[in-house]
Amino acid sequence: MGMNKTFTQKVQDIVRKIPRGKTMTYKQVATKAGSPHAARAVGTIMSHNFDPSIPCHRVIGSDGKMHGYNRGGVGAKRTKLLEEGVKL
DNA sequence: TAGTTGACCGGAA
DNA sequence: ATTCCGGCCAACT
Repeated sequence: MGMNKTFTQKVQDIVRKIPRGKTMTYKQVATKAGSPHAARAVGTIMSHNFDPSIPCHRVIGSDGKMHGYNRGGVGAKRTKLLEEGVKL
């Protein structure tokens, strides 16, 4: 009865659970999804996400910087995080 | 099926 | 502090 989830599905589930006011790096998400070396792939998946229930704006680079946001650009992403009380 | 691209990352220059 | 490079993986052509 293995609920075989694809890497993409796992990533989406993980990001969906990131609480307001908190962030995760692409690397952390990849590791939690079972592929520690797939940070880049996580970025690819996030870039394709347009589902509002998946807070992809809470996923940032491991250097603490932001790379992109398909819904308003990095400017909007930064604003959203500040609004949630995230320290940048 | 094979080759290219990109919202990554860590180390090196 | 910034730029560059190789490696990794999913999506796309």
